[in-house]
Amino acid sequence: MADVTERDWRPRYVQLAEELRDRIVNGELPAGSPLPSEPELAARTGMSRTSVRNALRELREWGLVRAEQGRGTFVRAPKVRVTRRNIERYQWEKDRVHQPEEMRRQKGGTEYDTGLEVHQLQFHAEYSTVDASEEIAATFKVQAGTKLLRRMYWTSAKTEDAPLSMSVSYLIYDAVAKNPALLDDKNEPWPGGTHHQLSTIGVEVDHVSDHVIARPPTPSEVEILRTEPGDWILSIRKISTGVDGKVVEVADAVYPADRTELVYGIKLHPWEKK
Amino acid sequence: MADVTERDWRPRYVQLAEELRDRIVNGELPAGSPLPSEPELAARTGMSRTSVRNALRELREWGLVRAEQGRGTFVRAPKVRVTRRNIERYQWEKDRVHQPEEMRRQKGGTEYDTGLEVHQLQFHAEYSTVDASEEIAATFKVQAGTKLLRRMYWTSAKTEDAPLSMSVSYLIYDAVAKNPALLDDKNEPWPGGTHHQLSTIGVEVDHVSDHVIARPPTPSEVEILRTEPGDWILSIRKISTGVDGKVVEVADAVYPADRTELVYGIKLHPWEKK
DNA sequence: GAGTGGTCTAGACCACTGT
DNA sequence: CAGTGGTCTAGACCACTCC
Repeated sequence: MADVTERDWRPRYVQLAEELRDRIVNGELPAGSPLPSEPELAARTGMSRTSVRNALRELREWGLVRAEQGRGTFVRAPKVRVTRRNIERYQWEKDRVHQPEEMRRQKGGTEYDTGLEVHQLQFHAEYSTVDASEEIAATFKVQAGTKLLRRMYWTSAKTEDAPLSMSVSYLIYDAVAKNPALLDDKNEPWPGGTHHQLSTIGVEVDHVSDHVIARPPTPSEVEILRTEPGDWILSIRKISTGVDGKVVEVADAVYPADRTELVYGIKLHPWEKK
Repeated sequence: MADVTERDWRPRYVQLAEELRDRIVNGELPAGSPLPSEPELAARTGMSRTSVRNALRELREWGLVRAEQGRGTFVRAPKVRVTRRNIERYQWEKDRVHQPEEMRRQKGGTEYDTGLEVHQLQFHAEYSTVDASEEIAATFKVQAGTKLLRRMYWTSAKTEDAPLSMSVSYLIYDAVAKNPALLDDKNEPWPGGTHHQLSTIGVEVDHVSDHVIARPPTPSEVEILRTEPGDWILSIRKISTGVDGKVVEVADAVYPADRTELVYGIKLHPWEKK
């Protein structure tokens, strides 16, 4: 219904975008259904195709629709967020080290997150050595240029095209080299994960800190995570410190921001009795 | 230098955007400096103004520039992220309850975050009552429609135009009503904060959980936080549980994603001696 | 008033998808 | 092949800022 009593001062393309948004959230245009084509919207509204495209761009930035070249523009399914409880997860990873190897083989970190079984997952690991950048060196409290083992991981479900996670881990090369098996990515996935790997060189992790930021994806992240234009990613830098107080691992993990929820549960100390 | 050996298949507007991006990250166009105007870029590159605008839109989505109506397009300053350490912060807030009132007055949560003094901050609080939605009721484990006290807060620095935070807190109305002073927003800012308010009705918070997601801002958040188009926000839902196991507060806080870093420090249990 | 970015038109050709 | 979205042009008028 047009409102005659008061002028609508907003640009026409914004008005069209909001009209379409309302039809989507009302369920008139359900997830997966195509929007009217651009020429059709232009004809129906009397606007130029350029203005119609401006409206559709708004809807894309709001994450409501996805345009597919040659096919049409479709309503996106509301994303189901994967919940990551890192506090419990890190403790589980640490405790796993003293399980028998049989059990360590059966379940890794990604299986823990997704509930999927080992055989449903595609696991990739790639090791290389790099010289520490200023920033990473400062985190490790070592000299810039120190030799690091750089380990890249990504995991995807075999049935899905969208990868689930992607992470990079850095270790001090000279420390890890005490156990040469740790230098070869052919030994991945290592039963028991990083905590077990570190235990073979006498390291026990004492505490971990997660540094969470959100930012636009880099071009390579766009490629790997298949994010839509305008989507952001959550990036978590995990810094692990050993019982001797030295930083033993720095790892960066990225997740699609619209499909991820992080939960941190915090126990507070009781009040002193007065 | 043009590369003649291999064709550049990418759209021209993307090429222009990347050329300008390189000049920004190289420091040739420092923060705050204006880009060439749209007509000038069009003339210089031989492209239409529409294509030039497409390139500038890319740069805006990457968070590199900000367009100002009637003035020009400017390189954005790299955002300094405010670090929020919620674990330490929540403990500090709880411990503060037993400080003398004198000290409680001097420093509130925002001062804790920013290091600014009370007199440099503009504080707003607005209370209302609402009926619990399905979702919030489920979190409180009460019936949908239960009467809640809804408290909105926002804080800004007096010298800055950009607000620092915005949050909404829900409490069970009937529980809070035991102390009528808690129902009046004129008593804000309350010395000692929410933990002290809850202590007046006999509630001690036992644990808290943070649920972190990133998403595009709602229109009202755009208005209040003055985010740029394409920016996202971090939204934290904090659920506080009392020592009796009941959920006592549900609060949502939103922060500009490009100016915020969250840090969670996690102590792991030591390995059992074998 | 001159210059800026914001909106808008009426076309055009292209790459890609389906039949 | 027809239909879709992606790129692109060459204009126009507007609201806004600064001098």
